[in-house]
Amino acid sequence: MTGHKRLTQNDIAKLAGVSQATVSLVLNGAPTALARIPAETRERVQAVIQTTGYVADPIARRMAKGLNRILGVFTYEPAFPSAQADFFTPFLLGIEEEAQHQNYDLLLLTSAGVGNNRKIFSENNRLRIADGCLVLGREFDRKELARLVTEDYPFVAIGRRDDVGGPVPYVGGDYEAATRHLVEMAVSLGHSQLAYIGPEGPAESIVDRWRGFVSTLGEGGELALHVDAVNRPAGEILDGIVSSGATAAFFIELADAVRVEAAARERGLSVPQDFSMVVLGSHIRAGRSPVRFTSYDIPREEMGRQATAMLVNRIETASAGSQILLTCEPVEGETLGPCPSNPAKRAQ
Amino acid sequence: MTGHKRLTQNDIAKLAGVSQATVSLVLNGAPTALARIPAETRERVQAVIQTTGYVADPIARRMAKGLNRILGVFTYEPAFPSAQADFFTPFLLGIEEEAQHQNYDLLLLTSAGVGNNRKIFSENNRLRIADGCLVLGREFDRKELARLVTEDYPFVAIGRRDDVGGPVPYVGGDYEAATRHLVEMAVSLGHSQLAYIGPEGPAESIVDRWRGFVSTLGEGGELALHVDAVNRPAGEILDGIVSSGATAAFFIELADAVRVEAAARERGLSVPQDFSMVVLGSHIRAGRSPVRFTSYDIPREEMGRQATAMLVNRIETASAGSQILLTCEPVEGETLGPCPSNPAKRAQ
DNA sequence: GAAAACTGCTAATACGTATTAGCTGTTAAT
DNA sequence: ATTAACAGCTAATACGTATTAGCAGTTTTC
Repeated sequence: MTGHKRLTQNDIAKLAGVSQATVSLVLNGAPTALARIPAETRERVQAVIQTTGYVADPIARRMAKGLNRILGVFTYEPAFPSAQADFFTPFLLGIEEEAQHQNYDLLLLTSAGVGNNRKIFSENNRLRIADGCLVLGREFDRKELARLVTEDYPFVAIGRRDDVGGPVPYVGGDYEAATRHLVEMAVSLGHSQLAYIGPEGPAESIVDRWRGFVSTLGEGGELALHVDAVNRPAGEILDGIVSSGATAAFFIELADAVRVEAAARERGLSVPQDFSMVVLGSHIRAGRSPVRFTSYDIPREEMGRQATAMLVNRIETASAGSQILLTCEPVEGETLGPCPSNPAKRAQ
Repeated sequence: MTGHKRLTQNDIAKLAGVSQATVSLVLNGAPTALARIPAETRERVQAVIQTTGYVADPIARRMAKGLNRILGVFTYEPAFPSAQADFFTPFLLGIEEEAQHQNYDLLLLTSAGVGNNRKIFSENNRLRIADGCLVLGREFDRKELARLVTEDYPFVAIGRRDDVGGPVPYVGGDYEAATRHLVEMAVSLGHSQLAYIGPEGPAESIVDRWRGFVSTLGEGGELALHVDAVNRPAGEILDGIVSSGATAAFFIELADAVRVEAAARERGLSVPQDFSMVVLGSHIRAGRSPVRFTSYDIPREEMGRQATAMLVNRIETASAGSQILLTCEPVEGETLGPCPSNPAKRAQ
């Protein structure tokens, strides 16, 4: 079965009574070369191509020319499983859109890695199939990133990345500025005791939020509580907030915020009357919680689009790529209000 | 920039003091050939490969061997844009999972086509980059399908497809049986006047539902109403149902069902007390409506997995592929109840 | 009327790997 | 002592395209 007797340029050439080279030239010769092939011959070749339905083998094309019009997409976690789907889908949406626009195909590097541990440079690294690669994931392997940089492989990261022996080309969201903005808003609403609920891990996205958070402390606000373990019981976190005297709590994870809000409601506390809550980032799927949290919007689709465009530019002009941070617009929501006049009463 | 001085087997060969052929054999020679290379030499070559970080160029590999370990994924609509995302994501989830398991990468054929009109066989058809292809979409181009079949290109469709000059290998959901099951349930609950709200288009998925629906008519149930235009005003559809005397309405589109249920509620009618509603297929995103409709589950992930497995099998064994329909389990829901004893009263 | 320019093509080669046939030197069989 | 078998490699080629150098014949130039 599957007996592809694939047509080649040689077949076309014989049918048209020319050489393989002529067929190739007719298909995609430089204008100067084309000018030397009379219209009659060109039409004859084209006619054969039409009737046979010949299409050039992209693999052979890549062999000869070096380029492919394929963009690799490497995700450090599986892209689609539902837990991740909401995270990756908006990126992929933007990537696909821009790829289609630029007439590139996408190669999802899914096979790489042993077990669940995905690696870019695995034993059989398939990166080179693509002309370049987009890298995304919650947390990167810095050694791999460093290798991409030193090898000068054309790639673009989605999300800001620290230098690794050289600048990493990326398109990220400006979490630091957006976080700072929300803190300033809280302070201007009278809050001076702030809580930060989230980890301090090494990931850039976490670092940026923390930086944005602490950068304005001292100018009216101060840190009353820092819970760095996520997924603690909601009641415990709530207790911490209340007893610390914090009047505004900043959450890294929407999930934590949802749970704490529910716990507060259960205790008869209401947000933002009794205390304010802010989520540092987009609600990935807002529909799940009825509460519209004050937060900021991460322009994931746009990140995907711009990263793709940057990558294509890197490939086509052999340039080095740059570093772009996109603004994350604040989302007003309904969980940030003025500082309660008598916060102590909350404890009753 | 991007000065890849890509390592080749020739470089490795020189460094190890052997020939290019030996390097290739060390990497993936048949056992019989490998047996003739002493461990010492193999280790020497492996060592060079290790230290240099050489990886074979998959393109050249494909050139020489004909296979790639890449599966193409062709979608007739963009896969990710949010309207489609909920439709395609479960399929892709299954596909990605199985692809990773079988150690294949996925090539998303996004570039093909002119404007929004995607085509498999466009002027520069990139299908051949992959070893085979999965084809998905709400509606297929039968001519393209026929061409895939006659060219004996290894592909598998997701969703049942009619023969097109030959059997089409597919993994689909058994909508016909699942629909029949729901109709039988309604009949056994005393319903005899049934409404069908949905188109009759040429798409197989629509045909199958309609077949399942009509196949049991006459044996206790009969068609009281058939609204074939979708997206009509909900009130109008509701009027039709009520005035036709139908006591159970079957919907192709969840969206229509949601709207009609809302309209009914507004008029003081309740489901399933006043009339029953059934949706023929999975709620793609159940969360949006509070009502849990009686329907059946389309095992999209499993379809993706099995289609991928079938495709890999087709590729690796050069077999022809088969046709598989997966069972769609009924979802009980809360919108199918006994036939109201005095349906006329509903009109009041 | 010889050189130059141009026209219409083709031969040859590169791309990087897989694979087969086969070469050279050694050991085993008869 | 000759042949046969085998060990340890390598040369050569195929895969399908893109591209450059250049050939043979015709036309232009001065």
